Amino acid sequence: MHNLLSVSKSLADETRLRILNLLGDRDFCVCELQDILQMSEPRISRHVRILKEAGLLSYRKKGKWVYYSLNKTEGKDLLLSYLQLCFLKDPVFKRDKDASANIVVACSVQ
Amino acid sequence: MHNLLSVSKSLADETRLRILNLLGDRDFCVCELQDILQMSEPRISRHVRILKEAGLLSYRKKGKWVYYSLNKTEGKDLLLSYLQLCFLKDPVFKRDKDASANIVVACSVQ
DNA sequence: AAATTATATGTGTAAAAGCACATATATGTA
DNA sequence: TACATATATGTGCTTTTACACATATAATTT
Repeated sequence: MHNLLSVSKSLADETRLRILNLLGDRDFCVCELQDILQMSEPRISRHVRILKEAGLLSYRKKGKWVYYSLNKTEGKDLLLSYLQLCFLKDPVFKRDKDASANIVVACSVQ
Repeated sequence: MHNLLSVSKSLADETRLRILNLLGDRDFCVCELQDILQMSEPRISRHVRILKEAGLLSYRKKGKWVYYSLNKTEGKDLLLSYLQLCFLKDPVFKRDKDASANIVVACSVQ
């Protein structure tokens, strides 16, 4: 119960859904998400933490950066597929993906 | 976005997950849910309302009673399947189903 | 080593959500 | 019609959540 509940709660926020949408394509570090979503760094950082603690995200450290990615293990395929379909239907998510294609931030030029 | 968000938010509560678990089997009216979950009537009523407004439930009126059921339309199959799997893994949900098999309330004897 | 960049977290505050209790509404029954 | 039952909602209160801003930590660069 606790696990399902923490997953459910982690999805109950617009910012976190937008982060999951972006991570469907590839990994992102916090500063990239910050740039794409135009939000403060602590805000992104906390939301990422909630998704990570719900078991939805993995991460790898590379230098100063921490890259987060979708954690597809543990039979969450059905859930992720559902989200994927929802993401496709909504312009907010589409715009975020467009923005993600154009970002030029410190970490992307390494 | 709003639709996905309201669905996500509607899932972010233990009581509502328990209600969805029960409705996976058959329809229930509010007083039956009240009896199974051992919660106050206004509490059940409000949670059901949230699920209904998120588009997850349908209802039919029969005399004094309002029977709520899972609304499986609109491509929520993937989501419902995911929840189903989670429900199977947790003893809280299993106990609720057991309790639902034994209820004897006014509306069930009609 | 000092400065810079990336990320995480402490803290106070405001908004949202959940609850109990009271009350309203709707339907059926005596 | 009066009463009982089922459901819905108003209201005040408490808990939870999200946020901004400040600060801490960690790695990198000069």
